[in-house]
Amino acid sequence: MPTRQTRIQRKNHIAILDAALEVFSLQGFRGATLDEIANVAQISKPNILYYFTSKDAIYTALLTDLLATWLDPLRAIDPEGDPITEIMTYLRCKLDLSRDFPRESRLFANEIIQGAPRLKAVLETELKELVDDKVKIFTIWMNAGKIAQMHPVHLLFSIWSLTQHYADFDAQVQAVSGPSNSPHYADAWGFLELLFTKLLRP
Amino acid sequence: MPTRQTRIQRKNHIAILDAALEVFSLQGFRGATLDEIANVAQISKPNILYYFTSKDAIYTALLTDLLATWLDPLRAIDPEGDPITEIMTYLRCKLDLSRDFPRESRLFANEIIQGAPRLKAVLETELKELVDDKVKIFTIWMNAGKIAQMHPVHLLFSIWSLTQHYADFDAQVQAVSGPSNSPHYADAWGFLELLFTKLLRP
DNA sequence: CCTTTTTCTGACCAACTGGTAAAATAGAGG
DNA sequence: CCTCTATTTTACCAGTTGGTCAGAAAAAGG
Repeated sequence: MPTRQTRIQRKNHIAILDAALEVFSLQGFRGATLDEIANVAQISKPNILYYFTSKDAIYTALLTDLLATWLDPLRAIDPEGDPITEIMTYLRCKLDLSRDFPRESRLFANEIIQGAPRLKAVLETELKELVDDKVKIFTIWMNAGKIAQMHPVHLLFSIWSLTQHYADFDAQVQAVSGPSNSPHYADAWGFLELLFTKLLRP
Repeated sequence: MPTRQTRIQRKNHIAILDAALEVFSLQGFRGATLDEIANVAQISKPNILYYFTSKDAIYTALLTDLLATWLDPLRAIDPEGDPITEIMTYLRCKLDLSRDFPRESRLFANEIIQGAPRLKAVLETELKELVDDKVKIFTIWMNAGKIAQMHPVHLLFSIWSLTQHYADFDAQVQAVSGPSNSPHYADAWGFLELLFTKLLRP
């Protein structure tokens, strides 16, 4: 029974989750502290624990929210659509997510690097099923000669790694190619479009 | 004056750095604890601080060692060599590093995700110079029609992200495509070879 | 205005953190 | 065997950590 929340509850929930995202995405679960989250959120530590039962609960809430956003574009790949368009749209969508939600991307990256202790179960069921489903579609497209023949799972890996790289390794990207905000992403899109056009063409 | 180390010093240095790599690569700097490193290394905490002045010193030692190993293959790209062969060799080398030294890859990833607080300076000087140098070579190759025209910096990014992905996101790779050790890498190589062959061909 | 519920705070706690000091032990050289 | 140095341990410390609790302060409801 999720009773309607009050205005204050909504405001503080959002403030806490936003601050927690900031801190967790930079420090990982163990490296983050409630004190720092409290600082960023401008809410006292006991008050944070009034809204969430524990540090763990905040982290889990963030991860759960995140996973949906992350997988939706993959779900959207339509077996009836034009193969190249479908894949390029997914690619574009993932790159936009990296640009617009870099903290979410880093939070996810931190969790996976650390062995995905809290996500392993979901990845092995929900994500795996989804991937299996899309892999089947890719395979059909390949056999029909709509896209080039290749290992379909690694095609997915390549989309994930190439797009998330710009959010997760932003510090390196900026160190190498100068500190600007969006030009990277314009160039990145140009490059990725070329790459996948060549890769997918049968 | 680095005087010759005793047998015991060598042994303990190695044990400590190895344990620290294990822990830091999974938890990041802040998330790691000396107690856990001590546990893994089977050496008491004060004894660890007899060999290294601080937690920070261990971490910095690891990062410094790492950077050299990481950049050597990039340095090895030869402007006189055959363009496609040179790039494919670099790609292969980076993939092998991911397979053989996943902890080092994750340590680096953790540092960068956290904003590269201790590496930023080196990245902006040493790495940037090296990248600028290689970018020039790539550009010459492109203008000579030896490889296809593309954004040379993003070509490098793509090599880095595609290869490191298999080490850094191993938990996800295994969750999706089953827990085996090497088959992933054989498939990965097949896929990447195809991808870059198509991408680089003028 | 008063009551009831929600929100918030200050004081506190036990466990853990990185790090220190001194003394105990082990090794090497003679 | 003795001496000197290198190594290791025990006991400890001050600061931080996630979390609790009783009560204060606001809001909300009437």
